[in-house]
Amino acid sequence: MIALEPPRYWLMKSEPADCSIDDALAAAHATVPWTGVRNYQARNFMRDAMQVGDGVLFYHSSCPEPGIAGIARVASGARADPSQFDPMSPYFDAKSTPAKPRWLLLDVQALYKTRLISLGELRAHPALAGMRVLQRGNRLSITPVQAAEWACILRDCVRTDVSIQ
DNA sequence: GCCAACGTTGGC
DNA sequence: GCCAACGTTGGC
Repeated sequence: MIALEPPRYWLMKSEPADCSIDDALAAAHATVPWTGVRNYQARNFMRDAMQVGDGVLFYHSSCPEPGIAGIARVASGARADPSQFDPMSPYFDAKSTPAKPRWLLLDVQALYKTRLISLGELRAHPALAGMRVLQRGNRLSITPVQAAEWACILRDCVRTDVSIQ
């Protein structure tokens, strides 16, 4: 007997100067490798919990208008992030080896762009008060999103004429 | 650019 | 294992 897992949802931060929702949509198959995660908690989410088809809130950070900018989905399992082996990369990690890679990435497929749902708007929504990304001092670049939070955001804030397959 | 908050490092 | 120092994140 196979237990039916509930759907999973995530919020993933990207600096738009680096990879915006437009950049992701313009990529081949609208899919980008989520490179550069250098935090163990975020890595463990990719390694242990995230699965193909999980919903993703594509969040723009470190920019003039931080907030949710699009909807995406997890498009692959986790694998070694090649940038950790590249001495020219800002994400280079001298202590990592191909035999025992320390850092992982997975593919994220952008589905559509939304209007910018700002941090302020998220904070103003009582149903979203528990969101990890809104908690004081939060720095995680990948955070789980509750099904109710996901539904609230898609219902209230986002166009609904396209759905995740 | 500031700075609060947090994660990591490394000496002990 | 403790913890101070340091580096990074990320909103403002």
